[in-house]
Amino acid sequence: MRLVIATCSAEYSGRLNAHLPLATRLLLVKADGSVLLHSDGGSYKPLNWMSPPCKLVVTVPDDAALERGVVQTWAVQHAKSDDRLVIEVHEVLHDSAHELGLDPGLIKDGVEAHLQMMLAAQIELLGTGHSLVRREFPTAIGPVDILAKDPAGGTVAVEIKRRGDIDGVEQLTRYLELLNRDPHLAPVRGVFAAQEIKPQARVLATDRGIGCLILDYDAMRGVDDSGARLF
Amino acid sequence: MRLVIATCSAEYSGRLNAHLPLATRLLLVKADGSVLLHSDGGSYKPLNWMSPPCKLVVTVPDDAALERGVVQTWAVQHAKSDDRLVIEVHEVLHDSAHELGLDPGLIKDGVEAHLQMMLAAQIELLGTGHSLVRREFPTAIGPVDILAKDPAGGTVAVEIKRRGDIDGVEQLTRYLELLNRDPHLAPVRGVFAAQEIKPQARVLATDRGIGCLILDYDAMRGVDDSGARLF
DNA sequence: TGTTCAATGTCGCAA
DNA sequence: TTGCGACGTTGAACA
Repeated sequence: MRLVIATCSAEYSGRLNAHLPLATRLLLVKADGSVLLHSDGGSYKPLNWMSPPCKLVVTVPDDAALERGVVQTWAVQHAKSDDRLVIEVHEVLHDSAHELGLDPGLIKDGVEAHLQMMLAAQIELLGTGHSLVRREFPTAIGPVDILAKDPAGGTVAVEIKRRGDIDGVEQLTRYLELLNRDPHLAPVRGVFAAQEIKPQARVLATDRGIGCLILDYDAMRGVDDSGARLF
Repeated sequence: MRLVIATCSAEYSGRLNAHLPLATRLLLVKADGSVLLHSDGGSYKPLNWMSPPCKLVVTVPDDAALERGVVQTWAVQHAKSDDRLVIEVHEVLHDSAHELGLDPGLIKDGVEAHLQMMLAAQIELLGTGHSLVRREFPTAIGPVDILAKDPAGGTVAVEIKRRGDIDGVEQLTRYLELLNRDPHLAPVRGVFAAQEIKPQARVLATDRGIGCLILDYDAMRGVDDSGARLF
């Protein structure tokens, strides 16, 4: 990993064209040749970048660039597309290289897949007497998170989100429309389950006769141990 | 901006819980207090991070941590939520600080707007004899990208996306429902135009009687020169 | 390898 | 502030 602090300008062309005026920034060159251009604020997203696989070529600037005060031209070309990032370096304030080695990577806990597993294992959270049909029940427009039967023998389709907003209700609505065309399943009732449900999403769901279920992650993890901590 | 190369481990808790085993990484501390934890590969996304507004507090490790070889504990606490990132630093290999100043920011040249302009200028891509009514045709739920007339005098509503997925079809469906209530316009036919249309989106569109049109950006740009470079 | 869906999404705009 | 859609989305799982 190479760290360069420099005043520079940049041009990106590829899926869009973008220009970055002259300013002092961090140029981060990773071992795979990818380049990140960070300012001293904003979020984790760089101002501009090139993803691997790509190749960095540093050249001496041409006369016109020299005239503008450029001391180095960095051209970063993507290997598989014609995405291209050209950085004109005006002044280098810092330049250091470091050996980092491979990273073991991030271990996550508490994502949607985990909620789905736990709700399948604790299916009676839908109501006493409910039973699991299957997780990831396939349909023509994609799998339904959970399909279950209620005590009366009716079918229940469950859409699970970490954070429940309108998109999730729309998604479940499409599933319900499709599932209800199947005479073996119909009538199918919908339940929208999430750790948190936005008021608008709840209104829309209720308006469409879809039930809402808040999932308490900690409580569910307390009951169920199949999703034992990963670390 | 502060750049630290160090062997470290990290724990994030907030919207999810995540753990990062011991390895050598870049710790990037921005002027606003935000922290990025980068490995020497992957893409522009850090392994772990804390977005502003947040506060970094460096403390001397407790006895148990000292036992593990920790020399510094970095606690990064988000100001408005209980998101928290704790980094245990085992060895510091590099540490430097740099004054960058404010960044003028990125200047973009859009794509969807460009597609819209070009399709308006080449409206017969909808079929011979079509004519443009207007771009950004206003409705109660937002502007329709393009409204046109077909040779038979029928109305055509066009929704343009760079990448056509189900959301775009849903959006166009809402417009069509509304437009078809207007006796001056009805019946209104829908066309979903995109550089690329996902199979599921095409199925949904076809099922609803909405036409699909693939836009060839390069071919359109070759014909039309109204979208000259903005800088 | 391509496709589909989640994401600690982030970002920008408008009501 | 909140809602909504776009993103050079990125990333992971699965066919």
